[in-house]
Amino acid sequence: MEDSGLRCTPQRYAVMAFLMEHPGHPTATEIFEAVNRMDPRSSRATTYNNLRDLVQAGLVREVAVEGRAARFDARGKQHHHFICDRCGNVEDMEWYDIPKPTSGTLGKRTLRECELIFRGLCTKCSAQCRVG
Amino acid sequence: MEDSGLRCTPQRYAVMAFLMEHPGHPTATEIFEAVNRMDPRSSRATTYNNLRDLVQAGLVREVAVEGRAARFDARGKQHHHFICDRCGNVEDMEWYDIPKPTSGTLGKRTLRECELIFRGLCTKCSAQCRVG
DNA sequence: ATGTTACTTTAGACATAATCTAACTTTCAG
DNA sequence: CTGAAAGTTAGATTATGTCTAAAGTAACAT
Repeated sequence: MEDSGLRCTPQRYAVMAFLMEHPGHPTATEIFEAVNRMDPRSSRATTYNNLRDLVQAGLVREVAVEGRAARFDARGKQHHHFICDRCGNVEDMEWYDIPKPTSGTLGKRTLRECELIFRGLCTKCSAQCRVG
Repeated sequence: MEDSGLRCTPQRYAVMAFLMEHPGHPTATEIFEAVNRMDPRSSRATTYNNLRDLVQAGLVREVAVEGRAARFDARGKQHHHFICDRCGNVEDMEWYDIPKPTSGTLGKRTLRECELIFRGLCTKCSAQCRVG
């Protein structure tokens, strides 16, 4: 499972397990608190360290959201992201292929991945705006 | 120019002017420091306030970058973004149309915009990696 | 021009997010 | 087992961004 050069410690396992069980893109703080509601305990620094390591190992993806704390998800199926302008929630969107840039546009850059981000109002906020 | 309900104050003008003259996606701190190297002076709070207002008015775009401070650009031509994994720099990429999601995928969400983000190594970091 | 008023600016305190430090503990290959 | 590299910890520190309350000013009507 974690044959990416990372040792399998209880704390690291807990972070990974939590992300796999909760597809809702939690923040680092939410992960830290959730993991610490049960054994094994984990300090804040460790939670951040492990998130960084898991992201580097390619097992977890970090999603930066404007004006808010970063969010994380376990890299399961490939997917795009929908970010709500109002509540900041991040939702998975079904994957579909995107045309890559031409090599002329790319120049001497090395392309690793292409990510599509949709913005607008999520289902809940959409409904509230119509009523409010 | 700023007929978006925003008053044209010297401080606000300075922020907008700086962004138009510097297409390199500066951070809020960089903007704050640059603006304050010359008149008119502007406090940190004002710089943040104005960035927020300009983003809300649609004149400036904010780009969240994983693990780093947010970056800003004046909304000129439509463009995509390339974010360097190593140095975090944000570069503009030539615009091209992206297929929108199907209404089934979208559900009851309200779509405002679609943003494409490329990740990898910028020209400079690409060269360094080959050498180092 | 002048007055009015809502919008802006300001300094500095406050809040939040994330990293660093240095001592201690654990994992795991051999 | 055992040792060394990797991981963990609490708490301080840095970085980033927001809030407050008082003072200032742009824009508009007169």
